[in-house]
Amino acid sequence: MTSENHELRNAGLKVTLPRVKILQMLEQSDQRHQSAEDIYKALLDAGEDVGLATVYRVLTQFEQAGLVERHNFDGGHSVFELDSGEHHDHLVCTETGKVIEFHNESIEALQEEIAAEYGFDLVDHKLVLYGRPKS
Amino acid sequence: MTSENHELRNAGLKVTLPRVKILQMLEQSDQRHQSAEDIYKALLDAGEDVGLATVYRVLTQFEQAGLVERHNFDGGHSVFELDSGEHHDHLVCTETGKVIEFHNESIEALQEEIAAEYGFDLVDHKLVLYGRPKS
DNA sequence: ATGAATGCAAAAACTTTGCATGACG
DNA sequence: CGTCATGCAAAGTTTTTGCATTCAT
Repeated sequence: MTSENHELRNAGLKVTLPRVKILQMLEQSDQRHQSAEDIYKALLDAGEDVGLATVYRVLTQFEQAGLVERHNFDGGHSVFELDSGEHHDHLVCTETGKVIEFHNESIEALQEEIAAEYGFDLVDHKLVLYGRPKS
Repeated sequence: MTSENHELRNAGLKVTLPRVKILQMLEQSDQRHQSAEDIYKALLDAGEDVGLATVYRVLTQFEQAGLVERHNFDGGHSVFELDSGEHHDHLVCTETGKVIEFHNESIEALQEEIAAEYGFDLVDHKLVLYGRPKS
């Protein structure tokens, strides 16, 4: 329980009940990728009384603090995942929607090169592969 | 002028004024990536009387017909671009929002390899680089 | 005590839909 | 002419914001 408190303090965030609970939801869920609504519902199910607006505010703060990453996958809403510190990209199964995380140094390096070619410093990138299981 | 008509007919779409005008907007604009709102405003500026809802409906039809691609870049709204047939990825300037298109065979090949590693056939992918102009 | 965080509700931004009218083939 | 497309306005979604209250330090 104190581990969350330290994470929050280190991020410069006051330790409040909503923030602790939301962080726990992100850590405990078997779903690594959750929408604000997902987290909100999970909190309600757990008997916590937190507003949806607060979930959005807290997730945005977490993102700015580098605790979580926000992804804009396909349709409309954002999903959030704990920032493990290790960068990775995503492979999404077109059949099941399952998300696999991977990391490939060659691809990372190539991206830097391409950005440089066009006169840019790479600050971020999003790579999502969509694949069908080989039969 | 008839080229648009043929494109529409080939896509199985009735040739209507809004559809022709929207297609022209996509072809003529120097902005290859435009939001529905962008196109709507451009039409109004051009004195065309088209509803925003129609712009959305037509763009969705164009997408389904393979005439345009829809992208969900960071920042809420969708942008559309004519489908040139040649696959490319995007480099977005974090300062100006400007979008640069690029294609890199090595990255394409690596993606195939990675998908295969995890037992998948690559069906599609989205790669977006975010870069800050080198000073 | 004091300033920040929260909850609620209202608003904002983006997109879709229902329905009566009008246009294409 | 029949049907499909359009415009308008209203409703849906997702996310943000204003404000009075509560909470952390």
